[in-house]
Amino acid sequence: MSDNAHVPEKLTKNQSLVMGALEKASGPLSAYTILDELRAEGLRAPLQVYRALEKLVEFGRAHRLESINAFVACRHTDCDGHKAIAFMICEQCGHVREIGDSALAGQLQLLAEQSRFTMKSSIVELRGVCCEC
Amino acid sequence: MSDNAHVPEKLTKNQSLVMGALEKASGPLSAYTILDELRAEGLRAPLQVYRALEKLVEFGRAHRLESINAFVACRHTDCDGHKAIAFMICEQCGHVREIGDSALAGQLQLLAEQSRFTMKSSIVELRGVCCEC
DNA sequence: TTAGAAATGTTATACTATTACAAGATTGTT
DNA sequence: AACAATCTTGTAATAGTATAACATTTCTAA
Repeated sequence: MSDNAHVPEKLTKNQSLVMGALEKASGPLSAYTILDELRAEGLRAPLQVYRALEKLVEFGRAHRLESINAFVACRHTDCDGHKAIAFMICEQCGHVREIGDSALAGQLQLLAEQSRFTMKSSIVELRGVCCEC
Repeated sequence: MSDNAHVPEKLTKNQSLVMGALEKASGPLSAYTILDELRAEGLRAPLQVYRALEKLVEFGRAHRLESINAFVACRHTDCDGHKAIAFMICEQCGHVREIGDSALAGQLQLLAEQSRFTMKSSIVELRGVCCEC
């Protein structure tokens, strides 16, 4: 929703490690799972992971799933900032699908305006069962 | 979104205590804040609060705000189950506004159907600044 | 080169949530 | 009334998630 901060072309060492772990994963990962996977690469403390995650989310390279305290790599193909992102989280298999939708963004913006609320970002997470399950 | 479970007319002792704390509060409360407030009434352990909260959420009497790990009493006047609930969370003052909207529910249902996703419940939280701030 | 900013390393701690087990209360039957 | 099934409670221990504080290093732009 917001693209204020400048996004560096190159990630730092820890950011790269964490981004790699997220991209390699088939589903969402918790910060501590990431840490465990990266101990072999030298990471030792939660904060190293949390700091990297914070930046990655800021850059739009990763997302945080609030309802499950986990993180995923951004799978967005056409992330133009005019779309709200909705996550569909399968409660059976844990699979997460990320959808960017501009109609949804408009809907949320409308709701916010009706309440004179200045929306900075939106969180949309649908819980249910995916088509595979 | 789901109204399967039957809602008892009377709350149990701990449920009443927790519901009272939520209703008295002007904003969202964390489980541990609720616990601290209710120590005077005899509550001693987090689980007593979490169990009550679980039921209250199930009954639709309270909501959980996923993005801030906190709970609020339901302020819904016309909760008919055909509406999605959106929360607007002010990052300045902490105020939370709850809005039920059927157009939003339709939008989310549409998105889910397009992905052949069976939606059980939805989480919509807008972060920003309220009209007071 | 040097000052400021950003990133890192480390320890400790705070905050959030659940597991496991025992006991008491409620409800609906025989 | 007695019984079983179910729900609620109490308690202790532990698991899981996240940040504060401080020291140090690396990067970057003037």
